[in-house]
Amino acid sequence: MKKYKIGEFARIKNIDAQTLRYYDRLGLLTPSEVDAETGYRYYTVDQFIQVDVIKFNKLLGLSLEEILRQKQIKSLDVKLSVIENQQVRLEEMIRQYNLVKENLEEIVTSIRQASEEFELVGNKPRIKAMGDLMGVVSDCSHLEDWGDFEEKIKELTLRYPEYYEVGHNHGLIFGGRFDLVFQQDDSYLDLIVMPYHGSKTDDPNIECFHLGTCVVAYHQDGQEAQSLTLNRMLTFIEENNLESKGMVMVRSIVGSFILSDHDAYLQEMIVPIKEM
Amino acid sequence: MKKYKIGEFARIKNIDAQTLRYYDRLGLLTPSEVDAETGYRYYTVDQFIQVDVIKFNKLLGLSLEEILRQKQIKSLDVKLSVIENQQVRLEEMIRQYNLVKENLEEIVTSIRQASEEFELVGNKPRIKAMGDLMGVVSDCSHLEDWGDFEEKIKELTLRYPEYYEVGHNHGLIFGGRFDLVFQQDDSYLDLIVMPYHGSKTDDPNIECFHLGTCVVAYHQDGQEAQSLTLNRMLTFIEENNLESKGMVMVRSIVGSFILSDHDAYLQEMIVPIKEM
DNA sequence: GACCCTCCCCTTAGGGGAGGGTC
DNA sequence: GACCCTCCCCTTAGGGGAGGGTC
Repeated sequence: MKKYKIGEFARIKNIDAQTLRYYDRLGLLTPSEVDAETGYRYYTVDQFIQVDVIKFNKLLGLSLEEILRQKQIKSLDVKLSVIENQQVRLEEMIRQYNLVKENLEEIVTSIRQASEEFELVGNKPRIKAMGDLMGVVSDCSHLEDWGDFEEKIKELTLRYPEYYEVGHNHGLIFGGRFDLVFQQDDSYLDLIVMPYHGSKTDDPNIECFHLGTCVVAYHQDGQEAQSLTLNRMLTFIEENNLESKGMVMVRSIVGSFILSDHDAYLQEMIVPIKEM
Repeated sequence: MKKYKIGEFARIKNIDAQTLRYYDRLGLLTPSEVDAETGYRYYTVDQFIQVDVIKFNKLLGLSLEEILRQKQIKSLDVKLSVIENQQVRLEEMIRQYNLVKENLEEIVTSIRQASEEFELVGNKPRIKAMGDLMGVVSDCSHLEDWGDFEEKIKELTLRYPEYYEVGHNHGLIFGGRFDLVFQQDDSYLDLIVMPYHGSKTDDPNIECFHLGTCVVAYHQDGQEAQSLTLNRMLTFIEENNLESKGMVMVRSIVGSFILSDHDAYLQEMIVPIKEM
Protein backbone atom coordinates (compact mmCIF):
# COMPACT_ATOMS: atom_id res chain seq x y z
CA MET A 1 0.00 0.00 0.00
CA LYS A 2 1.37 3.38 -0.95
CA LYS A 3 2.74 5.51 1.86
CA TYR A 4 2.46 9.29 1.85
CA LYS A 5 4.79 11.75 3.50
CA ILE A 6 3.14 14.44 5.56
CA GLY A 7 3.40 17.15 2.89
CA GLU A 8 1.79 15.12 0.15
CA PHE A 9 -0.89 13.87 2.51
CA ALA A 10 -1.58 17.40 3.69
CA ARG A 11 -1.88 18.68 0.14
CA ILE A 12 -4.29 15.95 -0.92
CA LYS A 13 -6.50 16.31 2.14
CA ASN A 14 -6.42 20.08 2.09
CA ILE A 15 -5.10 20.42 5.60
CA ASP A 16 -1.95 21.95 7.04
CA ALA A 17 1.04 19.75 7.82
CA GLN A 18 1.40 21.56 11.14
CA THR A 19 -2.14 20.62 11.97
CA LEU A 20 -1.40 16.98 11.23
CA ARG A 21 1.60 17.07 13.58
CA TYR A 22 -0.63 18.68 16.19
CA TYR A 23 -3.24 15.94 15.78
CA ASP A 24 -0.50 13.36 16.05
CA ARG A 25 0.63 14.88 19.32
CA LEU A 26 -2.92 14.79 20.68
CA GLY A 27 -3.24 11.16 19.66
CA LEU A 28 -6.12 12.11 17.42
CA LEU A 29 -4.55 11.03 14.15
CA THR A 30 -1.54 8.75 14.41
CA PRO A 31 0.48 8.12 11.26
CA SER A 32 0.51 4.48 10.25
CA GLU A 33 4.28 4.54 10.47
CA VAL A 34 6.92 6.77 12.01
CA ASP A 35 10.56 6.30 11.11
CA ALA A 36 12.30 5.68 14.42
CA GLU A 37 15.53 7.26 13.22
CA THR A 38 14.33 10.36 11.39
CA GLY A 39 10.92 10.91 12.93
CA TYR A 40 9.38 11.14 9.46
CA ARG A 41 5.64 10.42 9.48
CA TYR A 42 4.08 8.17 6.85
CA TYR A 43 0.36 7.98 6.18
CA THR A 44 -1.89 5.50 4.38
CA VAL A 45 -5.56 4.97 3.50
CA ASP A 46 -6.83 4.71 7.07
CA GLN A 47 -5.58 8.18 7.88
CA PHE A 48 -7.22 9.65 4.78
CA ILE A 49 -10.60 8.52 6.07
CA GLN A 50 -9.73 9.60 9.61
CA VAL A 51 -9.23 13.17 8.39
CA ASP A 52 -12.73 13.18 6.95
CA VAL A 53 -14.12 11.78 10.16
CA ILE A 54 -12.37 14.47 12.18
CA LYS A 55 -13.66 17.21 9.88
CA PHE A 56 -17.12 15.72 10.08
CA ASN A 57 -17.02 15.76 13.87
CA LYS A 58 -15.64 19.28 13.98
CA LEU A 59 -18.63 20.35 11.97
CA LEU A 60 -20.78 18.66 14.55
CA GLY A 61 -19.34 21.32 16.83
CA LEU A 62 -17.13 19.00 18.87
CA SER A 63 -13.79 20.05 20.29
CA LEU A 64 -10.73 17.98 19.47
CA GLU A 65 -10.84 16.46 22.93
CA GLU A 66 -14.47 15.49 22.45
CA ILE A 67 -13.63 13.98 19.07
CA LEU A 68 -10.95 11.94 20.80
CA ARG A 69 -13.59 10.70 23.21
CA GLN A 70 -16.09 10.10 20.39
CA LYS A 71 -13.76 7.48 19.02
CA GLN A 72 -14.71 5.33 21.99
CA ILE A 73 -18.41 5.43 21.17
CA LYS A 74 -19.52 1.97 20.14
CA SER A 75 -23.25 2.50 20.41
CA LEU A 76 -25.16 3.66 17.38
CA ASP A 77 -27.92 5.08 19.56
CA VAL A 78 -25.47 7.23 21.51
CA LYS A 79 -23.94 8.54 18.30
CA LEU A 80 -27.34 9.27 16.79
CA SER A 81 -28.35 11.21 19.86
CA VAL A 82 -25.12 13.23 19.61
CA ILE A 83 -26.06 14.09 16.05
CA GLU A 84 -29.60 14.93 17.00
CA ASN A 85 -28.38 17.20 19.79
CA GLN A 86 -26.25 18.96 17.26
CA GLN A 87 -29.26 19.39 14.99
CA VAL A 88 -31.12 21.11 17.80
CA ARG A 89 -28.13 23.36 18.45
CA LEU A 90 -27.88 24.18 14.77
CA GLU A 91 -31.52 25.13 14.61
CA GLU A 92 -31.15 27.42 17.60
CA MET A 93 -28.09 29.06 16.04
CA ILE A 94 -29.88 29.55 12.75
CA ARG A 95 -32.80 31.12 14.57
CA GLN A 96 -30.55 33.51 16.46
CA TYR A 97 -28.60 34.50 13.37
CA ASN A 98 -31.83 35.18 11.55
CA LEU A 99 -32.99 37.45 14.35
CA VAL A 100 -29.71 39.35 14.25
CA LYS A 101 -29.97 39.63 10.50
CA GLU A 102 -33.50 40.99 10.67
CA ASN A 103 -32.46 43.49 13.32
CA LEU A 104 -29.61 44.70 11.17
CA GLU A 105 -31.92 45.05 8.21
CA GLU A 106 -34.30 47.10 10.31
CA ILE A 107 -31.46 49.34 11.44
CA VAL A 108 -29.99 49.87 7.99
CA THR A 109 -33.28 50.58 6.27
CA SER A 110 -34.48 52.94 8.98
CA ILE A 111 -31.20 54.86 8.77
CA ARG A 112 -31.33 55.05 4.99
CA GLN A 113 -34.96 56.14 4.92
CA ALA A 114 -34.55 58.78 7.60
CA SER A 115 -31.31 60.11 6.11
CA GLU A 116 -32.98 60.55 2.74
CA GLU A 117 -35.93 62.31 4.31
CA PHE A 118 -33.70 64.49 6.46
CA GLU A 119 -31.82 65.46 3.31
CA LEU A 120 -35.11 66.73 1.87
CA VAL A 121 -36.88 68.36 4.78
CA GLY A 122 -34.04 69.21 7.13
CA ASN A 123 -35.29 69.92 10.63
CA LYS A 124 -38.60 71.48 9.58
CA PRO A 125 -41.59 70.03 11.44
CA ARG A 126 -44.25 68.48 9.26
CA ILE A 127 -47.46 66.51 9.47
CA LYS A 128 -47.18 62.79 8.86
CA ALA A 129 -49.59 59.88 9.06
CA MET A 130 -47.97 57.23 11.26
CA GLY A 131 -49.12 53.65 11.55
CA ASP A 132 -49.46 51.68 14.73
CA LEU A 133 -46.46 51.26 16.97
CA MET A 134 -46.20 47.77 18.45
CA GLY A 135 -43.86 47.13 21.29
CA VAL A 136 -43.05 46.18 24.83
CA VAL A 137 -43.60 49.11 27.14
CA SER A 138 -42.22 50.09 30.48
CA ASP A 139 -43.42 52.83 32.76
CA CYS A 140 -40.46 55.00 33.69
CA SER A 141 -42.10 57.78 35.67
CA HIS A 142 -40.58 56.64 38.96
CA LEU A 143 -36.96 56.23 37.97
CA GLU A 144 -34.46 57.55 40.47
CA ASP A 145 -31.23 57.15 38.53
CA TRP A 146 -29.64 55.49 35.55
CA GLY A 147 -29.32 52.18 37.33
CA ASP A 148 -33.11 52.02 37.69
CA PHE A 149 -33.39 52.78 34.01
CA GLU A 150 -31.06 49.91 33.16
CA GLU A 151 -33.10 47.59 35.35
CA LYS A 152 -36.18 48.67 33.42
CA ILE A 153 -34.51 47.79 30.16
CA LYS A 154 -33.48 44.42 31.54
CA GLU A 155 -37.09 43.83 32.51
CA LEU A 156 -38.22 44.83 29.01
CA THR A 157 -35.83 42.45 27.31
CA LEU A 158 -37.03 39.59 29.47
CA ARG A 159 -40.58 40.24 28.38
CA TYR A 160 -39.59 40.64 24.76
CA PRO A 161 -40.68 37.41 23.18
CA GLU A 162 -38.04 37.29 20.47
CA TYR A 163 -35.47 39.30 22.25
CA TYR A 164 -31.92 39.27 21.05
CA GLU A 165 -29.30 41.57 22.41
CA VAL A 166 -28.34 43.17 19.11
CA GLY A 167 -29.35 46.74 18.95
CA HIS A 168 -32.23 46.47 21.39
CA ASN A 169 -31.14 49.71 22.95
CA HIS A 170 -30.61 51.21 19.57
CA GLY A 171 -34.24 50.69 18.72
CA LEU A 172 -35.68 52.07 21.95
CA ILE A 173 -38.25 54.83 21.73
CA PHE A 174 -38.50 57.22 24.66
CA GLY A 175 -41.77 58.91 25.47
CA GLY A 176 -42.68 61.69 27.83
CA ARG A 177 -44.89 64.64 28.60
CA PHE A 178 -43.67 67.95 27.25
CA ASP A 179 -42.72 69.39 30.61
CA LEU A 180 -40.44 66.45 31.28
CA VAL A 181 -38.57 67.13 28.06
CA PHE A 182 -38.07 70.75 29.05
CA GLN A 183 -36.87 69.69 32.48
CA GLN A 184 -33.73 68.22 30.91
CA ASP A 185 -32.54 66.00 33.70
CA ASP A 186 -32.11 62.27 34.06
CA SER A 187 -35.78 61.66 34.71
CA TYR A 188 -37.20 63.29 31.60
CA LEU A 189 -39.03 60.24 30.34
CA ASP A 190 -42.30 58.58 31.21
CA LEU A 191 -41.98 55.41 29.24
CA ILE A 192 -39.75 53.33 27.03
CA VAL A 193 -41.03 51.36 24.10
CA MET A 194 -39.00 48.52 22.68
CA PRO A 195 -40.53 48.16 19.22
CA TYR A 196 -41.60 44.73 18.15
CA HIS A 197 -41.50 43.82 14.46
CA GLY A 198 -42.73 40.26 14.65
CA SER A 199 -46.20 38.94 14.12
CA LYS A 200 -47.28 37.81 17.61
CA THR A 201 -49.87 40.51 18.03
CA ASP A 202 -51.77 38.54 20.64
CA ASP A 203 -48.85 38.50 23.08
CA PRO A 204 -50.02 40.24 26.28
CA ASN A 205 -46.57 41.80 26.70
CA ILE A 206 -46.90 43.70 23.47
CA GLU A 207 -48.89 46.89 23.48
CA CYS A 208 -50.18 48.69 20.47
CA PHE A 209 -49.95 52.47 20.21
CA HIS A 210 -52.20 54.03 17.66
CA LEU A 211 -50.11 57.01 16.65
CA GLY A 212 -52.29 58.24 13.79
CA THR A 213 -51.57 61.75 12.59
CA CYS A 214 -48.39 63.19 14.06
CA VAL A 215 -46.12 66.16 13.80
CA VAL A 216 -42.62 64.95 13.14
CA ALA A 217 -39.21 66.64 13.12
CA TYR A 218 -35.57 65.62 12.88
CA HIS A 219 -32.58 67.14 14.55
CA GLN A 220 -28.94 66.32 14.46
CA ASP A 221 -27.39 67.89 17.52
CA GLY A 222 -27.96 65.26 20.17
CA GLN A 223 -30.04 65.40 23.28
CA GLU A 224 -29.38 69.09 23.94
CA ALA A 225 -31.45 69.97 20.89
CA GLN A 226 -34.53 68.15 22.09
CA SER A 227 -36.22 71.10 23.80
CA LEU A 228 -35.40 73.41 20.89
CA THR A 229 -36.93 70.99 18.44
CA LEU A 230 -39.97 70.48 20.64
CA ASN A 231 -40.46 74.26 20.78
CA ARG A 232 -40.41 74.46 17.00
CA MET A 233 -42.90 71.62 16.83
CA LEU A 234 -45.25 73.27 19.31
CA THR A 235 -45.14 76.54 17.33
CA PHE A 236 -45.90 74.59 14.17
CA ILE A 237 -48.84 72.87 15.87
CA GLU A 238 -50.25 76.20 17.00
CA GLU A 239 -49.80 77.80 13.59
CA ASN A 240 -51.69 74.97 11.97
CA ASN A 241 -54.51 74.99 14.51
CA LEU A 242 -53.76 71.48 15.63
CA GLU A 243 -54.00 70.02 19.09
CA SER A 244 -51.41 67.67 20.49
CA LYS A 245 -52.04 64.77 22.84
CA GLY A 246 -49.52 66.28 25.20
CA MET A 247 -46.72 63.81 24.75
CA VAL A 248 -43.66 63.38 22.57
CA MET A 249 -41.75 60.30 21.47
CA VAL A 250 -38.07 60.37 20.70
CA ARG A 251 -36.43 57.90 18.40
CA SER A 252 -32.68 57.75 17.94
CA ILE A 253 -31.89 56.89 14.33
CA VAL A 254 -28.16 57.47 14.28
CA GLY A 255 -26.76 57.45 17.79
CA SER A 256 -23.91 56.14 19.89
CA PHE A 257 -24.68 52.61 18.73
CA ILE A 258 -23.83 53.48 15.20
CA LEU A 259 -21.25 56.24 15.41
CA SER A 260 -19.03 57.84 17.98
CA ASP A 261 -19.39 61.16 16.20
CA HIS A 262 -21.97 63.23 18.07
CA ASP A 263 -22.28 65.65 15.17
CA ALA A 264 -23.71 62.96 12.94
CA TYR A 265 -26.38 61.86 15.38
CA LEU A 266 -29.88 61.94 14.02
CA GLN A 267 -32.98 61.91 16.16
CA GLU A 268 -36.63 61.93 15.24
CA MET A 269 -39.26 63.49 17.50
CA ILE A 270 -42.90 62.59 17.14
CA VAL A 271 -45.87 64.44 18.62
CA PRO A 272 -49.21 62.65 18.15
CA ILE A 273 -52.08 64.94 17.21
CA LYS A 274 -55.70 64.71 18.35
CA GLU A 275 -57.95 63.74 15.47
CA MET A 276 -60.51 66.43 14.66
CA MET B 1 -24.49 61.65 39.02
CA LYS B 2 -24.45 58.34 40.81
CA LYS B 3 -21.24 56.34 40.64
CA TYR B 4 -21.21 52.56 40.52
CA LYS B 5 -18.49 50.28 41.77
CA ILE B 6 -17.40 47.56 39.39
CA GLY B 7 -19.44 44.81 41.07
CA GLU B 8 -22.72 46.66 41.00
CA PHE B 9 -22.10 47.82 37.45
CA ALA B 10 -21.25 44.29 36.38
CA ARG B 11 -24.41 42.91 37.95
CA ILE B 12 -26.67 45.49 36.34
CA LYS B 13 -25.14 45.08 32.88
CA ASN B 14 -24.95 41.32 33.11
CA ILE B 15 -21.25 41.13 32.50
CA ASP B 16 -18.33 39.80 34.53
CA ALA B 17 -16.26 42.20 36.65
CA GLN B 18 -13.13 40.47 35.35
CA THR B 19 -14.26 41.24 31.84
CA LEU B 20 -14.69 44.90 32.73
CA ARG B 21 -11.15 45.02 34.12
CA TYR B 22 -9.94 43.36 30.94
CA TYR B 23 -11.76 45.93 28.79
CA ASP B 24 -10.26 48.66 30.93
CA ARG B 25 -6.79 47.27 30.30
CA LEU B 26 -7.42 47.21 26.56
CA GLY B 27 -8.62 50.80 26.68
CA LEU B 28 -11.96 49.64 25.36
CA LEU B 29 -14.04 50.74 28.32
CA THR B 30 -12.40 53.17 30.71
CA PRO B 31 -14.14 53.85 34.03
CA SER B 32 -15.16 57.46 34.41
CA GLU B 33 -13.08 57.63 37.56
CA VAL B 34 -10.31 55.57 39.13
CA ASP B 35 -9.27 56.20 42.70
CA ALA B 36 -5.57 57.00 42.50
CA GLU B 37 -4.92 55.57 45.97
CA THR B 38 -6.93 52.38 45.97
CA GLY B 39 -7.29 51.70 42.26
CA TYR B 40 -11.05 51.31 42.70
CA ARG B 41 -12.96 51.80 39.44
CA TYR B 42 -16.12 53.89 39.35
CA TYR B 43 -18.59 53.86 36.46
CA THR B 44 -21.41 56.16 35.35
CA VAL B 45 -24.03 56.50 32.59
CA ASP B 46 -21.59 56.75 29.69
CA GLN B 47 -20.11 53.37 30.49
CA PHE B 48 -23.53 51.76 30.70
CA ILE B 49 -24.17 52.72 27.10
CA GLN B 50 -20.65 51.76 26.09
CA VAL B 51 -21.26 48.21 27.27
CA ASP B 52 -24.27 47.96 24.98
CA VAL B 53 -22.26 49.35 22.11
CA ILE B 54 -19.52 46.80 22.70
CA LYS B 55 -22.02 43.95 22.84
CA PHE B 56 -23.66 45.24 19.69
CA ASN B 57 -20.34 45.30 17.88
CA LYS B 58 -19.39 41.85 19.14
CA LEU B 59 -22.58 40.58 17.61
CA LEU B 60 -21.50 42.18 14.39
CA GLY B 61 -18.67 39.68 14.60
CA LEU B 62 -15.93 42.17 15.38
CA SER B 63 -12.96 41.33 17.57
CA LEU B 64 -12.23 43.55 20.56
CA GLU B 65 -9.38 45.14 18.66
CA GLU B 66 -11.66 45.90 15.74
CA ILE B 67 -14.23 47.38 18.11
CA LEU B 68 -11.50 49.60 19.46
CA ARG B 69 -10.79 50.75 15.92
CA GLN B 70 -14.51 51.13 15.18
CA LYS B 71 -14.64 53.85 17.78
CA GLN B 72 -12.65 55.99 15.38
CA ILE B 73 -15.21 55.66 12.59
CA LYS B 74 -16.83 59.02 12.02
CA SER B 75 -18.44 58.26 8.70
CA LEU B 76 -21.96 56.93 8.60
CA ASP B 77 -21.39 55.39 5.18
CA VAL B 78 -18.38 53.45 6.40
CA LYS B 79 -20.32 52.16 9.38
CA LEU B 80 -23.28 51.20 7.25
CA SER B 81 -21.04 49.27 4.90
CA VAL B 82 -19.54 47.45 7.91
CA ILE B 83 -23.04 46.45 8.93
CA GLU B 84 -23.95 45.41 5.42
CA ASN B 85 -20.82 43.30 5.17
CA GLN B 86 -21.86 41.61 8.34
CA GLN B 87 -25.30 40.96 6.89
CA VAL B 88 -23.71 39.19 3.95
CA ARG B 89 -21.54 37.13 6.27
CA LEU B 90 -24.56 36.24 8.37
CA GLU B 91 -26.48 35.09 5.33
CA GLU B 92 -23.61 32.92 4.21
CA MET B 93 -23.35 31.39 7.68
CA ILE B 94 -27.07 30.73 7.81
CA ARG B 95 -26.90 29.08 4.39
CA GLN B 96 -24.01 26.86 5.44
CA TYR B 97 -25.64 25.88 8.72
CA ASN B 98 -28.80 24.99 6.87
CA LEU B 99 -26.85 22.77 4.51
CA VAL B 100 -25.19 21.03 7.44
CA LYS B 101 -28.54 20.61 9.12
CA GLU B 102 -30.09 19.07 6.01
CA ASN B 103 -27.13 16.75 5.63
CA LEU B 104 -27.49 15.59 9.21
CA GLU B 105 -31.19 15.02 8.72
CA GLU B 106 -30.44 12.93 5.64
CA ILE B 107 -27.91 10.89 7.58
CA VAL B 108 -30.13 10.30 10.60
CA THR B 109 -33.22 9.35 8.63
CA SER B 110 -31.35 7.03 6.28
CA ILE B 111 -29.77 5.28 9.26
CA ARG B 112 -33.08 4.94 11.06
CA GLN B 113 -34.88 3.65 8.00
CA ALA B 114 -32.21 1.15 7.07
CA SER B 115 -31.77 -0.07 10.64
CA GLU B 116 -35.47 -0.74 10.91
CA GLU B 117 -35.51 -2.58 7.62
CA PHE B 118 -32.41 -4.54 8.52
CA GLU B 119 -34.10 -5.57 11.75
CA LEU B 120 -36.94 -7.05 9.67
CA VAL B 121 -35.24 -8.65 6.71
CA GLY B 122 -31.69 -9.25 7.98
CA ASN B 123 -29.29 -9.87 5.16
CA LYS B 124 -31.75 -11.64 2.87
CA PRO B 125 -31.75 -10.28 -0.68
CA ARG B 126 -35.08 -8.95 -1.89
CA ILE B 127 -36.65 -7.12 -4.81
CA LYS B 128 -37.25 -3.45 -4.36
CA ALA B 129 -38.47 -0.64 -6.60
CA MET B 130 -35.92 2.16 -6.40
CA GLY B 131 -36.47 5.69 -7.60
CA ASP B 132 -34.04 7.80 -9.54
CA LEU B 133 -30.62 8.46 -8.10
CA MET B 134 -29.45 12.03 -8.67
CA GLY B 135 -25.85 12.91 -8.12
CA VAL B 136 -22.45 14.06 -9.22
CA VAL B 137 -20.56 11.21 -10.79
CA SER B 138 -16.93 10.42 -11.28
CA ASP B 139 -15.40 7.71 -13.41
CA CYS B 140 -12.97 5.72 -11.28
CA SER B 141 -11.92 2.95 -13.61
CA HIS B 142 -8.40 4.27 -13.97
CA LEU B 143 -7.47 4.83 -10.35
CA GLU B 144 -3.99 3.69 -9.42
CA ASP B 145 -4.08 4.20 -5.68
CA TRP B 146 -5.94 5.82 -2.84
CA GLY B 147 -4.41 9.19 -3.56
CA ASP B 148 -6.01 9.17 -7.01
CA PHE B 149 -9.29 8.29 -5.37
CA GLU B 150 -9.00 11.23 -3.00
CA GLU B 151 -8.26 13.52 -5.94
CA LYS B 152 -11.42 12.23 -7.61
CA ILE B 153 -13.44 13.06 -4.53
CA LYS B 154 -11.94 16.53 -4.42
CA GLU B 155 -12.96 16.98 -8.04
CA LEU B 156 -16.49 15.81 -7.21
CA THR B 157 -16.85 18.21 -4.34
CA LEU B 158 -15.76 21.10 -6.52
CA ARG B 159 -18.46 20.26 -9.03
CA TYR B 160 -21.07 19.73 -6.36
CA PRO B 161 -23.18 22.85 -6.53
CA GLU B 162 -24.20 22.96 -2.89
CA TYR B 163 -21.28 21.14 -1.53
CA TYR B 164 -20.47 21.30 2.12
CA GLU B 165 -17.87 19.14 3.72
CA VAL B 166 -20.12 17.50 6.26
CA GLY B 167 -20.64 13.89 5.52
CA HIS B 168 -19.94 14.16 1.84
CA ASN B 169 -17.81 11.05 2.07
CA HIS B 170 -20.38 9.41 4.27
CA GLY B 171 -22.99 9.70 1.56
CA LEU B 172 -20.86 8.40 -1.30
CA ILE B 173 -22.17 5.51 -3.35
CA PHE B 174 -19.66 3.21 -5.00
CA GLY B 175 -20.49 1.38 -8.17
CA GLY B 176 -18.74 -1.32 -10.12
CA ARG B 177 -19.00 -4.35 -12.31
CA PHE B 178 -19.33 -7.67 -10.49
CA ASP B 179 -15.83 -8.89 -11.33
CA LEU B 180 -14.33 -5.80 -9.76
CA VAL B 181 -16.13 -6.53 -6.52
CA PHE B 182 -14.78 -10.09 -6.50
CA GLN B 183 -11.29 -8.82 -7.21
CA GLN B 184 -11.15 -7.23 -3.77
CA ASP B 185 -8.28 -4.86 -4.21
CA ASP B 186 -7.97 -1.11 -4.10
CA SER B 187 -9.32 -0.67 -7.61
CA TYR B 188 -12.60 -2.48 -7.21
CA LEU B 189 -14.82 0.42 -8.23
CA ASP B 190 -15.81 1.95 -11.52
CA LEU B 191 -17.55 5.05 -10.33
CA ILE B 192 -18.47 7.16 -7.35
CA VAL B 193 -21.75 8.95 -7.00
CA MET B 194 -22.12 11.81 -4.59
CA PRO B 195 -25.89 11.94 -4.17
CA TYR B 196 -27.56 15.27 -4.62
CA HIS B 197 -30.74 16.03 -2.70
CA GLY B 198 -31.38 19.53 -3.95
CA SER B 199 -33.68 20.68 -6.66
CA LYS B 200 -31.31 21.88 -9.39
CA THR B 201 -32.09 19.06 -11.78
CA ASP B 202 -30.92 21.04 -14.78
CA ASP B 203 -27.36 21.34 -13.49
CA PRO B 204 -25.09 19.71 -16.11
CA ASN B 205 -22.89 18.33 -13.32
CA ILE B 206 -25.72 16.30 -11.91
CA GLU B 207 -26.52 13.02 -13.56
CA CYS B 208 -29.66 11.02 -13.11
CA PHE B 209 -29.53 7.25 -12.69
CA HIS B 210 -32.74 5.45 -13.32
CA LEU B 211 -32.36 2.53 -10.94
CA GLY B 212 -35.85 1.05 -11.36
CA THR B 213 -36.31 -2.47 -10.05
CA CYS B 214 -33.36 -3.67 -8.02
CA VAL B 215 -32.26 -6.55 -5.87
CA VAL B 216 -31.13 -5.19 -2.53
CA ALA B 217 -29.32 -6.71 0.44
CA TYR B 218 -27.75 -5.51 3.67
CA HIS B 219 -24.72 -6.82 5.45
CA GLN B 220 -23.03 -5.83 8.62
CA ASP B 221 -19.50 -7.17 8.45
CA GLY B 222 -17.67 -4.51 6.55
CA GLN B 223 -16.03 -4.61 3.19
CA GLU B 224 -14.90 -8.22 3.52
CA ALA B 225 -18.52 -9.34 3.28
CA GLN B 226 -19.15 -7.64 -0.03
CA SER B 227 -18.35 -10.57 -2.28
CA LEU B 228 -20.31 -12.97 -0.06
CA THR B 229 -23.33 -10.70 -0.19
CA LEU B 230 -23.00 -10.26 -3.93
CA ASN B 231 -22.90 -14.05 -4.34
CA ARG B 232 -26.11 -14.39 -2.36
CA MET B 233 -27.69 -11.70 -4.50
CA LEU B 234 -26.64 -13.38 -7.75
CA THR B 235 -28.08 -16.68 -6.57
CA PHE B 236 -31.31 -14.91 -5.66
CA ILE B 237 -31.44 -13.28 -9.10
CA GLU B 238 -30.97 -16.64 -10.82
CA GLU B 239 -33.59 -18.37 -8.66
CA ASN B 240 -36.12 -15.69 -9.52
CA ASN B 241 -35.38 -15.75 -13.23
CA LEU B 242 -34.21 -12.14 -13.24
CA GLU B 243 -31.43 -10.58 -15.24
CA SER B 244 -29.06 -8.04 -13.77
CA LYS B 245 -27.55 -5.09 -15.56
CA GLY B 246 -24.13 -6.38 -14.54
CA MET B 247 -23.28 -3.77 -11.95
CA VAL B 248 -23.64 -3.30 -8.25
CA MET B 249 -23.82 -0.18 -6.12
CA VAL B 250 -22.62 -0.09 -2.56
CA ARG B 251 -23.92 2.37 -0.02
CA SER B 252 -22.45 2.68 3.44
CA ILE B 253 -25.20 3.43 5.92
CA VAL B 254 -23.33 3.05 9.17
CA GLY B 255 -19.61 3.28 8.63
CA SER B 256 -16.46 4.81 9.99
CA PHE B 257 -18.04 8.25 9.84
CA ILE B 258 -20.62 7.28 12.39
CA LEU B 259 -18.98 4.68 14.57
CA SER B 260 -15.55 3.28 15.23
CA ASP B 261 -17.05 -0.13 15.89
CA HIS B 262 -16.62 -2.24 12.76
CA ASP B 263 -19.11 -4.82 14.00
CA ALA B 264 -21.93 -2.27 13.82
CA TYR B 265 -21.23 -1.21 10.26
CA LEU B 266 -24.16 -1.52 7.92
CA GLN B 267 -23.87 -1.56 4.16
CA GLU B 268 -26.49 -1.80 1.49
CA MET B 269 -25.78 -3.39 -1.88
CA ILE B 270 -27.98 -2.69 -4.85
CA VAL B 271 -28.09 -4.62 -8.12
CA PRO B 272 -30.28 -3.03 -10.80
CA ILE B 273 -32.40 -5.49 -12.75
CA LYS B 274 -33.26 -5.39 -16.44
CA GLU B 275 -36.94 -4.63 -16.93
CA MET B 276 -38.79 -7.50 -18.64
C1' DG C 1 -18.02 40.86 55.85
C1' DA C 2 -18.44 41.87 51.33
C1' DC C 3 -15.92 44.02 47.82
C1' DC C 4 -11.93 45.49 45.17
C1' DC C 5 -7.06 45.49 43.68
C1' DT C 6 -2.98 43.42 41.04
C1' DC C 7 -0.46 39.80 39.59
C1' DC C 8 -0.08 35.10 37.56
C1' DC C 9 -1.29 30.88 35.36
C1' DC C 10 -4.48 28.44 32.10
C1' DT C 11 -7.58 27.44 28.07
C1' DT C 12 -8.31 26.06 22.07
C1' DA C 13 -6.49 24.98 17.80
C1' DG C 14 -3.23 25.66 15.73
C1' DG C 15 0.43 29.40 12.76
C1' DG C 16 5.04 31.06 12.16
C1' DG C 17 9.42 30.64 12.54
C1' DA C 18 14.57 29.05 13.85
C1' DG C 19 17.92 25.69 13.55
C1' DG C 20 19.14 21.43 11.98
C1' DG C 21 18.71 16.85 9.63
C1' DT C 22 16.66 13.87 5.31
C1' DC C 23 14.90 12.27 0.41
C1' DG D 1 16.61 21.70 -3.44
C1' DA D 2 12.56 20.47 -1.49
C1' DC D 3 10.93 18.31 2.50
C1' DC D 4 10.74 16.95 7.31
C1' DC D 5 11.93 17.13 12.26
C1' DT D 6 11.61 19.28 17.09
C1' DC D 7 11.40 23.00 19.92
C1' DC D 8 9.59 27.60 21.15
C1' DC D 9 6.88 31.68 21.10
C1' DC D 10 2.33 33.84 19.91
C1' DT D 11 -2.77 34.54 19.26
C1' DT D 12 -8.38 35.69 21.61
C1' DA D 13 -11.23 36.75 25.28
C1' DG D 14 -11.33 36.20 29.17
C1' DG D 15 -11.84 32.58 33.94
C1' DG D 16 -9.93 31.16 38.27
C1' DG D 17 -7.46 31.87 41.85
C1' DA D 18 -3.80 33.76 45.59
C1' DG D 19 -2.50 37.34 48.51
C1' DG D 20 -3.47 41.63 50.19
C1' DG D 21 -5.93 46.11 50.85
C1' DT D 22 -10.83 48.86 51.17
C1' DC D 23 -16.00 50.21 52.07
